[in-house]
Amino acid sequence: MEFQNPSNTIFYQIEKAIKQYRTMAQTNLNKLGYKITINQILLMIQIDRKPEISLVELAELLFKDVASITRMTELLVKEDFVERKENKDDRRKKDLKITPKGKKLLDLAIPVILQNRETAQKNITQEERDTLYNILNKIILNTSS
Amino acid sequence: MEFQNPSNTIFYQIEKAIKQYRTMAQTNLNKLGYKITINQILLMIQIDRKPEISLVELAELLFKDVASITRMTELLVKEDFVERKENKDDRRKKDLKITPKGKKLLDLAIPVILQNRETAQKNITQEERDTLYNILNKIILNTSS
DNA sequence: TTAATTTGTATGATATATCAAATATATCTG
DNA sequence: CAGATATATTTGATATATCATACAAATTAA
Repeated sequence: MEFQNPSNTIFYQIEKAIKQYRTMAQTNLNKLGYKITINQILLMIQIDRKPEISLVELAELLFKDVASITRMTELLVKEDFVERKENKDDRRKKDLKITPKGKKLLDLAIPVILQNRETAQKNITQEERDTLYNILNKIILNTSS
Repeated sequence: MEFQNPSNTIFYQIEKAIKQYRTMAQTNLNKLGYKITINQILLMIQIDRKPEISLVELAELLFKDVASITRMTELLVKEDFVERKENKDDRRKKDLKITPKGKKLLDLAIPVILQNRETAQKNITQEERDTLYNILNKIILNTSS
């Protein structure tokens, strides 16, 4: 079992691809002139779809720690993109809601995100996407505790 | 152009795979009983191979910001895994060197990293690895500025 | 050789990642 | 119902990510 230079492993390639994709996506999002991150938009999209979603569920969906989600929503609240109030059925929970200002931002940002995905997937066939999905799924299975 | 729930995109799958891989890798590394991260080990591996490497080159190799590399090496120096001294040819540069303590750690950590890669790639053929590599490469090309 | 530019590193500010612990409320069990 | 356990969120500590800026040394250009 030889030590492979990281740059020759598939993990390096995965990291490189996702890193570049994130950079490209953020660069394009920045052109809207808002001070907002891709992850914040993805968070807002989930909130918009399901305002009673819990921070725990958000964390799972976005592959983040609950603590991160807490702080991210705090910032979104501070920026008036999201408002937060107690859930009346479960007083531990906080209902999140996209504000009109947040909605306006989302309407601008979602097309940018869609375009980013298009750009990144140029010249990649559906068959290749399926293959990629399946191989990655093997890694996911192999590494699930 | 429909908005795809993130969980149906290849990007989501890529994020999930790399995230789980990182978690698994870090969990196994932790069993050594050191307070060290996978990224710190990868950094040390590069330093060990090429002690005159610059922080800029390290940042490129590891897909990180130079500021991150600076702070990571600071910690490694503080923990006595790495030592740092001025380069005599270029006084802007700092030569980095793995200490005996760092070398001992590396000898333990490298096999763990190799095993992690094996584990994650179980049941993935060389052909699949090549396919994965090529598809990811398309993404890399599509997203390069 | 001086002046301008580039390069290598460091630092500051802010956000996010990760783990642990705290707190409040809900739910379960006897 | 009371106590134990589980769940939802928050907070603290520390590391890393990102961007901007600063500074020294090296290199280039006039």
